[in-house]
Amino acid sequence: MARPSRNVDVLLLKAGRELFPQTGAAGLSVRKLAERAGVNLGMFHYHFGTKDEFVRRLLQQLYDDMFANLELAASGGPGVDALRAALCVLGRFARDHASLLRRLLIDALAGEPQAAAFLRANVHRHLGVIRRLIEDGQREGLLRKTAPAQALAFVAGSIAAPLFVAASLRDRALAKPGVAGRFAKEIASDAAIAERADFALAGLAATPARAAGRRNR
Amino acid sequence: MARPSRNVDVLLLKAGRELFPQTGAAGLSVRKLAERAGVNLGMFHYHFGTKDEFVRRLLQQLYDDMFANLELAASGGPGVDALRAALCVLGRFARDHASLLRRLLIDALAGEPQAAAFLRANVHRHLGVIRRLIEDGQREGLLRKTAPAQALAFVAGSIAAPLFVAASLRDRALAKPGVAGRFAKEIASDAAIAERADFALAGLAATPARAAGRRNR
DNA sequence: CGTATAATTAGACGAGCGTACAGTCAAACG
DNA sequence: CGTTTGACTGTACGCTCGTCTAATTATACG
Repeated sequence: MARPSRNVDVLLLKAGRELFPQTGAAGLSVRKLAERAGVNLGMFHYHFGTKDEFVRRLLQQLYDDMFANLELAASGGPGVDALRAALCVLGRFARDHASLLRRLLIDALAGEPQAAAFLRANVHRHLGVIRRLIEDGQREGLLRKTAPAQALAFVAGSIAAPLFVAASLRDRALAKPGVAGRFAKEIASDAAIAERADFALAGLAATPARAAGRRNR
Repeated sequence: MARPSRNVDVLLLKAGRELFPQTGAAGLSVRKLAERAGVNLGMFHYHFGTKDEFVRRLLQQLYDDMFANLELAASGGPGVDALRAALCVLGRFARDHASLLRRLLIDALAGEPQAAAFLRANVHRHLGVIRRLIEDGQREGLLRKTAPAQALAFVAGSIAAPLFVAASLRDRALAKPGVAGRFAKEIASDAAIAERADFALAGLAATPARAAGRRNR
């Protein structure tokens, strides 16, 4: 056809992932995005049309990556093993994109339309997988019968919330650097995430303190 | 002296109190503030100099009102009565300025420097009063001996959090108007606030389920 | 009355923003 | 080869933003 593409759209989205956590959607500047990506301003309009469309694709890309992994984990293994794996996927995802996700939540709280619309459109899809796994576990008698929404809130909060706190500490130096770094490392490692998934499963287990957990440690 | 003042600064601050909850500090526009106040744009610079100074005075005014009432309540009556009164003052304040306070918290979460600086500078002063009352109650044996920070988090959360939720519902029509309106009314009345103050005191009472509460119902 | 003075007005400045568009370049194809 | 085509560039438009200044108004005082 014509000139070879440098995949400028990919570069811009990468810059977006880097800048969005600092500013939120409203604070993003297409000029700064282009500058960060080392790309001409005009390319922005060429590839994305409008800033809204860029933000939409930025968020969607983030989410689709996660969702593919989540479904993969959710379909593997029987019983609560799939749930454990799915929780680990969620945990690692929350860790790897904690700054971006935290800003997304803040945007939504603040009433930013893009963020609110995105969460409305996608969160159900994603929580639905976890909910289904929990209900499977309850049906098999491995998990206590609690209200699904309650169980959902519990596992989501127990897995993800610590990572947002860790990201807060790391990003904004609310604590002394050393302390924040150590804390973040302690609660953000793959092992720590897996451990929290076990905690959560134990908390939901049919027979308290025994049951579902401790299978693959 | 000269021309009579229309107290334009007061009008602008009033407009600020109305617009700040919708936009946060970053989203405030001095032009829209002036328009809302029915005032010439130039008056903004004449009375406040910069937007930052305006926001500073807006937040400080809000806080000073509350603090005066809080100290008054805290100094009246012995024992836990003063604590109960102070909690009611906090509750009514959180209700009457819930939208503004919620946005202030969101701004702080988002890293907005003005909001963060304001909270850093003032929250200790204000929580200090409650903390002192709690420690008094513990010293007199009327309140259980918990870590002060823990007790503080408990009472602050139990009094204020429901009001932020109510404000959210009211402001953004997250639920059907009827439902949200009824809910907000149920948890935002003076009586409901006083009841939650009693709940909180009972939760901290030295002898569970009896003690500190139920005095003035 | 006339003047000093504080309050108020209208307008302009430069900067940043999102967006748009005419032109340039290099590879692909007949 | 020449032309087509898609990727890329430079620049400009119109808007809103925070800030600032010179001129105007209306009051109070000597």
